[in-house]
Amino acid sequence: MFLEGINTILSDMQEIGDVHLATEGKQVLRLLNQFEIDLIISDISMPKMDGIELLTELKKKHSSVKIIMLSMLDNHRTVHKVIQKGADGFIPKFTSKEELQTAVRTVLDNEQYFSEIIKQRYMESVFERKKYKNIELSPREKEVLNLLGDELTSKEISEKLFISVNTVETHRKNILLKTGSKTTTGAVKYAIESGLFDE
Amino acid sequence: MFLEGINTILSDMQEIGDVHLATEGKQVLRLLNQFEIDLIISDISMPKMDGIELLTELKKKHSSVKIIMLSMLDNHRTVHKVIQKGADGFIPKFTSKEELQTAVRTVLDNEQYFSEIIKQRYMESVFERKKYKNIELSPREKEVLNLLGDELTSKEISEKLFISVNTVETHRKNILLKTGSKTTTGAVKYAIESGLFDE
DNA sequence: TACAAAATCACTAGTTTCAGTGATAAAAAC
DNA sequence: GTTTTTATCACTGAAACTAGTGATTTTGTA
Repeated sequence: MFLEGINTILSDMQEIGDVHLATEGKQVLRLLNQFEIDLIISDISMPKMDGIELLTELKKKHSSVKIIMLSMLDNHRTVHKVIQKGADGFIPKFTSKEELQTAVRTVLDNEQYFSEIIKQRYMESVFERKKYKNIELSPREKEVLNLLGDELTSKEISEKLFISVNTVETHRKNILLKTGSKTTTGAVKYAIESGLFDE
Repeated sequence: MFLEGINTILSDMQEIGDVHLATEGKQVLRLLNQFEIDLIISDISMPKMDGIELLTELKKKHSSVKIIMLSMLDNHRTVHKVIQKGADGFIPKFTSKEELQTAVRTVLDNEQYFSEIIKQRYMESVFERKKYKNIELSPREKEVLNLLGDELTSKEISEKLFISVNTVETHRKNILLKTGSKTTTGAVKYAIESGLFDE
């Protein structure tokens, strides 16, 4: 399995001592109480407590422990969150053995390590939003998101824009998809934090 | 009625020409197309389209028209919104004849007029939140609001904090009440904009 | 120790959102 | 002038949220 692969890669490195494996966020927290942990390498998507939650928890209660996040490059929102929450490293899930080792060494050396592709993705999100429209919101979607921020319901928005409620809901779904949010609240928060609203 | 009172007060002023009365936001928009309007004095709470919506609409499509908002001093959120949306003036609903006249003259003179009590309320909201706990969120409420911003549902929050879902929902209700929001999205937006989250 | 604020829990009912699927027409880009 | 994006609409069912009411227990503080 995937975990085993990482285990093997880490075992190759002399500077690495014990390695513990976990399949859920909660399990990681338990391990933290049992052992002296220096570094955590975590996937974003996990059952029970996902990587973002784990990261949040960690930076609050075990702020000295380093954490490197792994993820598919699904969307801006995720990248944004991980960086904002203060991860020490962030690399794509299917990277080379070498990059993983470099990341581990760098982070253990008290520096941050972000994969080139991650940095690029983040920059797109912050500065070059317009170029990458596939991930970006259309004008109509922004309009809808703004109104959602003003506390209007789908019905109210549909009346205001003279379109069907179904259309508004479709826009909402696309907004959630593009921003990588589960809730409207999250999408609006993302929009504010990433400056989507000030255009 | 209340409208008549204002009408009388305005009629006392030589610099005021015609006065039109409206009972809904939509009606105000219609009047704007029929007459040359310099100034609007609007209540926050109105049927069909409330004062905030009217304000938003106005600043978008009739940006030269001045607007003075009237409201009960219900909560921070409202004050915050009105200021952010760019009202030209803001006074409490039951103020003196003199203050209303001063406000009108000031705004017609291209300046802003905010009642002392309004300014004070706003300052509380921005700088002195802790002192006025009656309007402020309790630590637990802030915690819940933060988790809501992280896209957790009531159920998830209840599991995370080891409390009942009912309790979480009560916190949510109180948060909406205190922030003057109708939706969680609005409350989170308010929290971000007013700096509630950075503490 | 009282008084007040904060935190807790419960139940109902109506509304809204979210997720999943599928589809068409207009506009923009290539 | 064809492909892609954007905007539009529809339907279903489950999950989640909002509103209204009422109440008890902790905790903090005057």
